Amino acid sequence: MPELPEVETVKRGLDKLIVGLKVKNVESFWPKSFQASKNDTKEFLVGAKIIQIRRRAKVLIIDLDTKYSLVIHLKMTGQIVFRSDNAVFGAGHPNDSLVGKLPDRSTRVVFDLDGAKLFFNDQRKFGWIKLLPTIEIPNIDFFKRVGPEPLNKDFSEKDFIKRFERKQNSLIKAALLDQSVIAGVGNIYADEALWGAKIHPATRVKDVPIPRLKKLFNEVQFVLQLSIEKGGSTDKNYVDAEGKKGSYLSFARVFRRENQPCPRCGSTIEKTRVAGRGTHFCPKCQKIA
DNA sequence: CACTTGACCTGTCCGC
DNA sequence: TGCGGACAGGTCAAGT
Repeated sequence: MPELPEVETVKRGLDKLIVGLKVKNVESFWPKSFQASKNDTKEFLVGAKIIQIRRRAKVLIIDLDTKYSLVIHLKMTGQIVFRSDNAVFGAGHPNDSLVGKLPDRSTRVVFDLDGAKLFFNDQRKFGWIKLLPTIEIPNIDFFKRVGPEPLNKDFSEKDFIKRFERKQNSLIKAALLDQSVIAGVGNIYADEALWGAKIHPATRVKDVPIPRLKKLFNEVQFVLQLSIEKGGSTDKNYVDAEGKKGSYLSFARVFRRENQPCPRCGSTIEKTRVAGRGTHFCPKCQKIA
């Protein structure tokens, strides 16, 4: 699910909804979904105040005033949904939330925020929330390896090209998906950006001419930025912090558009498998090299 | 080292 | 209607 734009959208929602609230209690229904010792939970979570929300790569970080943080990875199907205790749901009271009454059968963790609740729903149970000392976060393996944020102002075209230098023999799509090259791109935006740059997903990095790599830099930034503006991509599961869908997929050029005409040349978009992932591309305007 | 496969899980869809 | 298999936005470990 959630790639950079989706996690960023959740982050912005939580900025408005939960900063300043106190955690009154937490309840977990699946061990891997919430990883924290009983003692840490009691000492550093219950009673703590939420002071700040951050995002790095596809990871969400909720900083508490106890020098601890909730570190969250939504993986494929995770949702973080805020709901006031007095919100009315169910028959006769529809709203525009994609999720209905909570908790539901995908709810793995519930945080009681004293008058509201934060639900961690995760159909496939791949996602997780860890309670960690804030200062330890940069030391976890993933953050030690992860590449730069592609939307940071100081991330240049030159930096982008340099990040691919050590991946010359990889397929370009595999390199884009590799979080140690650059952070935040997943299967949707890899396909979309490669279409924009007119690069076949199975091209070896070394066979991509530098001007195309420069184009790819622009396209990565473009699709991520556009998707943030559209509130991310909702295929099935993804919702923002208020339970609402994102609309990027109605703007997608190739992703989930197999057998439809390419918006640029009219050829039929194909779906194949590259780097172990379902891959959409236009066979006419995305030639190898 | 690069690449593939399997694992982690549940749910849905498609063909028989 | 039931059943088996493939597949789904991500990462990590192990094998080739």
